[in-house]
Amino acid sequence: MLKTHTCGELRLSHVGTQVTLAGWVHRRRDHGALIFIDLRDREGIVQVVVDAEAAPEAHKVAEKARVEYVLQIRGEVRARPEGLQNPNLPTGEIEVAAQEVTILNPAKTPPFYINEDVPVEEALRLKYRYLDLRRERMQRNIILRHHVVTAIREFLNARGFIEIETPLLIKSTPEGARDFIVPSRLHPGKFYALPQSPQQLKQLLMVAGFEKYYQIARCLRDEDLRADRQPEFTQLDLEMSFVEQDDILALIEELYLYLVEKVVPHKRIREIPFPRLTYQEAIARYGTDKPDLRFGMELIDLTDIVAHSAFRVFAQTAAEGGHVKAITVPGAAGYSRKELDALTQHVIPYGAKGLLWMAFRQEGVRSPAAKFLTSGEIQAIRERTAAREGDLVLIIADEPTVVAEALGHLRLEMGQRLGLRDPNELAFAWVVEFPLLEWNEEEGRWQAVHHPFTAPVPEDWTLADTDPGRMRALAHDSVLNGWEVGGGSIRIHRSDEQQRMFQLLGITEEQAQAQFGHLLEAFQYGAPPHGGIALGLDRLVALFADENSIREVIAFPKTSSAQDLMLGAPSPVAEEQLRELHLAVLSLER
RNA sequence: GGGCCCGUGGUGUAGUUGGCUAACAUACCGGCCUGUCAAGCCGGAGAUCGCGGGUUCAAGUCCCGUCGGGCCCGCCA
Repeated sequence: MLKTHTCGELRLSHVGTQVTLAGWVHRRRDHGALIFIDLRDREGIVQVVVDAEAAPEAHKVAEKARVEYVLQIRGEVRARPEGLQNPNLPTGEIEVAAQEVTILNPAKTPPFYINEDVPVEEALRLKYRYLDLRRERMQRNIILRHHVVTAIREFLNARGFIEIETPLLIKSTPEGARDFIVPSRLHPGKFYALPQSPQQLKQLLMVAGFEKYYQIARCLRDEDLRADRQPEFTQLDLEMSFVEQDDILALIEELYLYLVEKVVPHKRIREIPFPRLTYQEAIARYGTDKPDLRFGMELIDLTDIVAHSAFRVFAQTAAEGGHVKAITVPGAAGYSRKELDALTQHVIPYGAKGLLWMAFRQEGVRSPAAKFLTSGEIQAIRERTAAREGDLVLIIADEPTVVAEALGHLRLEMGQRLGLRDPNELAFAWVVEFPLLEWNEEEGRWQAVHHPFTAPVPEDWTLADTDPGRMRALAHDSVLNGWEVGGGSIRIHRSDEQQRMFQLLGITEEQAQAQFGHLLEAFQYGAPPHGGIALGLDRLVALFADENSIREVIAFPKTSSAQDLMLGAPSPVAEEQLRELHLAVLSLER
């Protein structure tokens, strides 16, 4: 080894020890005959003193050193003189008196600050990701991610789970996200697909009798990106045989408690056991199936109060089967007209036509709708919304889905403004009883809300012919602070039921055989009842790391246009490469 | 596919009712300096204002297009 100790580990107890260190120049302070070098390695920073009198050769080398040079330093640990300790550094009570300084490798001036946590344009960070990753924030995040994965393995291994790898080159399926496909050289005109998740494979591992499986699995989906979505991402994928939904939820709940204790012990969990909401409840109370439960400000239904109001927007919405719902924002009655108008911008993107407000001030109610509402109606609204003096009630009247989405997002915005979304609070929750199917307008058929292998609540099979939209799924989503961090279900394990499901989804028997024949056949050889879940590792780590984007917890992420700015991917390939793959690129339109 | 925001020395920003010889901080280079820790002091170099076109006597600033980044809608079983 080129070093005997790490920079970060040295303490008073090492005083008098001869050490050899190796690392990067974090900062250099040149006082002429005395040079201070803050030497950094993964474990921390230590001050090295190079004295021209005591070590003239070393001093000559240190004069040439610059930020991010890679140095090896031989010297002795000594206590810092009284009054010269640095309380901001864990190693601040000691320093290393250099006897020999070696430049292992010089460095160009970096394109941005590595020794300071200051904002840098993200494109530049991504082009020089290897330098960005050298910065403290990214080191912390990537190491945190490692700790999460380690703890997951510890926890599951101790409970009899077996980690099994599944292939990356699999078969394209029609349902779900757009596949990334890989051409086959050996089979002209045929393609593999990269897995959107190991879903079918892990179910087949249950048929194989492994009973408890997990995998830290890479998943790939060719869809547009978001702050919380990358084309490749990582899931903790998990499946168990002979379990009911409660068993899965209980296990994962325990896993979360273990992770928080091991990895982010400074964070508080808001409620244990985790609250469970049905999908219906979540939509009704929070306007979303991934509610942020760190604060209340729930959606309140006013439809019945204003159904026969003289205020036409209300009456008409109610008559057409729409909803009139509100949130109460404490202490916001003083918002100016301009501020109130600006709030509209937070609901327009979700299809709302407008936002109505009622400010309960000392001098009385202020609202654009006040003159159309009776004092009885205003009183009823105030009671229902529990608005006190100084509170602002924000109302949206529209189709139920628009009201839910718009008001749900407005709730998050107002919660943010009021400082109710504390990153050190973890509000885990379960959302259960999702609808099994939803109607796809464009294709004119039912499609699976979760995926086509999800089992319905058994008694709901009777609705299959009459009212499929009302069938409930044995599905569960794991929600944390307003993010969907996981989802799973009890699966169908009988061939006849799986076939019935494909039928419901408008998949012909031939298609089902061609696409899913392996699964249908496997289910005929004694498939155990089974179920599982997959957790979005990137999202979970981002929440643990207080980051708003999963790019901050992925070593080499892609931009929102799905490019790797460091590697320059995607890129063209040689004509010969295409020929081998039996591919031709259609002329690029522009 | 659509909407919004951003792009100015290496980096982060200011300059956007058109008048600029483009400003500030920091980094960088040189000099001085034996106790600093965001070291300090003195000096210096460094920007065709993302790119292309247009309007104008005059464009960093206005218009059109384009490229790159970000956020969102659609999309994401």
